[in-house]
Amino acid sequence: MSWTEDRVETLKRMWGEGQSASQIAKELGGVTRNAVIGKVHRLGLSNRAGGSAPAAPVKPAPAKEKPARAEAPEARADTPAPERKPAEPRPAAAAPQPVAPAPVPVPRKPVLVTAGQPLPPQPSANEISPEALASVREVEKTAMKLTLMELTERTCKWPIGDPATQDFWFCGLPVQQGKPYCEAHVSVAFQPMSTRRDRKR
DNA sequence: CCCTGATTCGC
DNA sequence: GCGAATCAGG
Repeated sequence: MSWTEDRVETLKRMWGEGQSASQIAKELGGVTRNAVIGKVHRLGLSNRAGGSAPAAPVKPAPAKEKPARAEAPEARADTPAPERKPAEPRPAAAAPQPVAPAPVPVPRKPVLVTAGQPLPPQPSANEISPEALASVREVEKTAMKLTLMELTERTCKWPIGDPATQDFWFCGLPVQQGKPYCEAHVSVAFQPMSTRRDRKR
């Protein structure tokens, strides 16, 4: 694949929309995210701040100063070993992670903190679309059925079955990034807010 | 582990 | 110019 004009255009558009390099690469097809990033740089639009404000993913503006980078090692023609990798020491900081034992994730509506984002059209409060329910049922058929101990940070922690019996396990499918549940469960867990009555206390 | 963009450099 | 490999970070 080559960077034809419309491919470049698509690249520019999507990059401008704040799409990630991998998303763009997937859209274009035939290229990897690396190719996309490389192109983005060569086009000189790595800094998305150019003209229009990005939808939301605004870069924290690292204000990184990278003026005259001490370039260097010339004479690679003679240099016998131009290798530029002196074996990184990498102390592997990994501290003994406490591994929080997943605080029994009760499938209740969590507090929605969507800031300013316009919520998508919701059916009627407290209702879950049939599609979502169907999806969940399907997904649960293929659940990994993990035990509490088997859960990791990237396994869906949605409980299935009756905790009081042996007929209980956790979904265990790959979680949606950042979320505690897989896609299907996220869809039913993260409700906009039901008309639940406020519990006074 | 998944993902992100940034950079280098042989091609 | 291209992009895999790598780096650096979330």
